[in-house]
Amino acid sequence: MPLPETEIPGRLQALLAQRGIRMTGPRRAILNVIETANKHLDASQILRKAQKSDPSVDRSTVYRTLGLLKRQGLIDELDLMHLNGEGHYYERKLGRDHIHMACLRCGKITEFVSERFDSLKSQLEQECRFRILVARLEVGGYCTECRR
Amino acid sequence: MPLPETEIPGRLQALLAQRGIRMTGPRRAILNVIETANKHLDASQILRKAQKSDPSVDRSTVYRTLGLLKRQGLIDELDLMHLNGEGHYYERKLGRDHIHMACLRCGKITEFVSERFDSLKSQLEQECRFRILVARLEVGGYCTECRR
DNA sequence: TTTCTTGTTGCAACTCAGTCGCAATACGGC
DNA sequence: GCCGTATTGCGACTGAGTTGCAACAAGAAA
Repeated sequence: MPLPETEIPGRLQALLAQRGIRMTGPRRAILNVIETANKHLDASQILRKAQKSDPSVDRSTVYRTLGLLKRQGLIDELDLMHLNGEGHYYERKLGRDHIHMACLRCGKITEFVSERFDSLKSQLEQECRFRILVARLEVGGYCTECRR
Repeated sequence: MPLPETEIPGRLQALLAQRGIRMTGPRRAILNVIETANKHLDASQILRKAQKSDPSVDRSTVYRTLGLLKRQGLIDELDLMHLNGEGHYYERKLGRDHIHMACLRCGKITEFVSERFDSLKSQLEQECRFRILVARLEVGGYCTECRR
């Protein structure tokens, strides 16, 4: 059950404008990379791709922009079970929260949406009286092909 | 619903011995710190505490031992939503998996065990045919006192 | 269009977690 | 007690992420 979500190009830009946040060249380049990504990217991959449309973009600007987007609740930060080092991966926050399953053998990442996940979150909100802002469920193990 | 699990002191040591893993002074000191911890500790806190019983323990030994315990499935590695920097926290793996809720305002960590979490994991195992080795659910938001 | 304020940027230097190669050491089976 | 081998401390290193600062540019207002 992979996510078939689609995203209007320039949507992130519009959302930021709408919130009165200033738009700049480097920022546009970075947002564009995140919106058009077809897999999970880490900060240095985002930097490299952003530099293709604006070579002057600096590493620190990437981190600052990612921080902004996190604070605005527009992207999620993932570990993906540290399959490749200690860094973080980012993805556009769209629709329902989903689960990330990382295969520890082949490295494949599978996404999954589940009613039961939503129900679990409601339970936390209600029984624990906890106001959820971010929920991250990551699972490590062996995927269908690798479980043998 | 905090975890009322208790741990026999020296249990980690026994488990490692049982698996034919060599026991050493530094290793004993580190295991002891992890077993007697009453909160989530990061690597540098574990180092400092371990050095109280064996001052020669080195940082790299702590990391190597944590790696060993992770590989043996005896501890879990947590981010706790990066409340304090980028480091990781460790805890003895006991009984059922539980959820960590981190309050982004006061920093309190709440643990929670839920039938629904177990049921969600079974779903992943069955419907996705994914063999789960580790499952980590971390939630960030506001706790009862801070949600206002 | 020009001016001005204020948020943003690139740069360079830094911090901090975690890793690694190596020679010295010590565990624990014999 | 001896010996092979796993483990250790050390020091140097890597790579992610942060920060202070002076230069710059977005965009509102004149």
